Amino acid sequence: MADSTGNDNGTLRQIAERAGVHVSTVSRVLRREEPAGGWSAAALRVLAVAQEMGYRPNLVASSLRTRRSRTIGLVMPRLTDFVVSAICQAIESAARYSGYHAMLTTPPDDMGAQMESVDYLLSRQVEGIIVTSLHRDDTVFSYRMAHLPVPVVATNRHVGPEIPAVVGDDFNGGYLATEYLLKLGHSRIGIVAGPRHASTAYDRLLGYRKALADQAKPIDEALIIHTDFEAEGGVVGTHSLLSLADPPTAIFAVNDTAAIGVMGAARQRGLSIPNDLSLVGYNDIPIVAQLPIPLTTIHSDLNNMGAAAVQSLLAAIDSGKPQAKVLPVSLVVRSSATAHA
Amino acid sequence: MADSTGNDNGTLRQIAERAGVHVSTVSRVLRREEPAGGWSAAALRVLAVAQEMGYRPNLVASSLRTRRSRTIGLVMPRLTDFVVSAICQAIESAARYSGYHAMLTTPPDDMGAQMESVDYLLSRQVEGIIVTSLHRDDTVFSYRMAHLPVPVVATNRHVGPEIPAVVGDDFNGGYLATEYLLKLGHSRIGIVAGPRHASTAYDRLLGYRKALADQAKPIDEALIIHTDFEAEGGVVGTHSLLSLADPPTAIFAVNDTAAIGVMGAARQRGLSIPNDLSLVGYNDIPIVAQLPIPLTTIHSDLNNMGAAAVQSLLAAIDSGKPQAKVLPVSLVVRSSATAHA
DNA sequence: TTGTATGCGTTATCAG
DNA sequence: CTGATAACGCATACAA
Repeated sequence: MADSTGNDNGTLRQIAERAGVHVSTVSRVLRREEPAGGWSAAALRVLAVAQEMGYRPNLVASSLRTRRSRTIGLVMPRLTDFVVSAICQAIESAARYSGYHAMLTTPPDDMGAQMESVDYLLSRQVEGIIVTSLHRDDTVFSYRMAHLPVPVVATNRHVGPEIPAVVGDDFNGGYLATEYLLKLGHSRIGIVAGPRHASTAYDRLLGYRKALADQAKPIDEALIIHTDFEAEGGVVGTHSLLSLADPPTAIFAVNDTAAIGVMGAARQRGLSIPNDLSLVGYNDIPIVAQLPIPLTTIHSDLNNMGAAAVQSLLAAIDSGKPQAKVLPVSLVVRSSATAHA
Repeated sequence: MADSTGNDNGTLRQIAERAGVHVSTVSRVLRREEPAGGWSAAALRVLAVAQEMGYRPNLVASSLRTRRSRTIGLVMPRLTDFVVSAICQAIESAARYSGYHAMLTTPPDDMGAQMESVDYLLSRQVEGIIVTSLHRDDTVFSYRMAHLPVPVVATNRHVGPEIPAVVGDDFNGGYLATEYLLKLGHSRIGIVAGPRHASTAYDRLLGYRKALADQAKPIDEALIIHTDFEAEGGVVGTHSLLSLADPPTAIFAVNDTAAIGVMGAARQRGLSIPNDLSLVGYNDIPIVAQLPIPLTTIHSDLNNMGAAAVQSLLAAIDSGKPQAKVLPVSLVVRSSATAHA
């Protein structure tokens, strides 16, 4: 092996030598479509030699020279969460469609680690960055993110207005879920509210509060349990809620995975869903439609979110300031929630 | 913005000018630990200027010069599958730990698209490649993959011996699952067998066959249904199985997501798990422990798999040929399978 | 320790 | 259309 970077399928120089032309000629020939008058004799030799050698352009060298990497950087902690990986895949696909490539990092979900990833991506000369896991409460990081030398788009979660965001309408989603449970006659509705630092969770909680307020229902802070986004968090949160003196008759879990945890906890307590406890989740990840008790949940279009984030970022790379966007969500009624007696 | 690649936090040259030294001095100072005798006056100026400018090294330029990218390429279709994203995250973390970075591509799960990703990664000068979605039946692609200019490690799925693989013991896993159902008294055991092209699915099926053969049970090919890995596949497969004249009393789904689909189909038919139908899954993804009916399944250590794949690849980058490895799996008994009357 | 010179592979500019 | 030349930012062998 010539070196560790595997560039032993030839260089422009080697092609030039074998084809008896100058390097610059090789470069031009390989980057052009066939001219109107057809390839010249020299060009044909170049093409043949390149083909025979299995030439692969060295994008590292080319980026250095052109000062364009055609690459966007992704900072996506919690990749094992379906929501995140679905957005990631959508971004990759949309970027590829536009002639870009995505460079992923999946650091731990704390801002220090995320900042390291950002620095790494910038060192790699990405032309823009998409972040999915901003923390609402970290103003220092937000400030730094808002003053990067390349455009930045937040997706999934957002922070302040300094960082343009492409997100789902979490407030409305939280409102819809809660309103639905209220309409079913529930008045004590617990919420497995996720972490405070995630705007997704936070905004859904705001929607919950608004829906209750709109119906002039009192808000019992004891019914609001902050957890993480994992199934285990749903389990723990549910046990807290159901241990209250006056437990809820319905639970809104701000994400589907936690909702599955709610199901687990209900089972452990011998409670049946939806008869003993109504449940609404959030995201409509594929499996929840197939659960033994199909989950009523809020649907968000993650593909669309990823694509819109890319579109906004690429536009900003060309022009300047990225466009923010809020995508609609909808309630999907299945069978995990039912009318309260 | 100076250019689209955001390198406007200075270059070695700019630092050199402001610090009144030569570029090479800057380069050396910034790459060295503080020497025994402490920094020289010039070095201190360099450090101060670099700090003040917020200098970020241009890794593209440095890779070109050193001919080392310290990057491994990942080809991982189906990133929204928990199994894949968990391996991805484990790889990223293990690579980082060893001073490497992972460059991810997540093309469609066909070999043409995967080959394009490989070419791209090679153009990006990766020092090695990890692939998670090889197809058993594509010998052309396997041949090309085995003759790349950089080391290749397969993980999750494997093909022939030409491509070293770090995989779970799928054969044994399939055997354990089937053996368990046999011990529970089931003799007609259906299998939602996944796609033929995936070695994971295929080997688990082989384990199933062996377990039946070891108990001198006949193998009814009608009980073997090939599907995809999605929940929906489990639904469809289960309906086929349960429509047989002599339907199975137990089902082994070769992955947990499909197993959830089995649950969905059972519900649609008014069948209760495990009373009317026993079920065993595969992978032990986190949510299945929290389902209303906790899933009995085969546990595989995905973190370990990713780490071992990286270890094998990095060793090969230094030495030559990657090491193959088969990781143990274990049966996790929960409540989705019970004794047959 | 520091400066000088050179080149990694590619592309852009300019002249012929 | 083609060739010569320089430069992208960085790292290293060598000389001082």
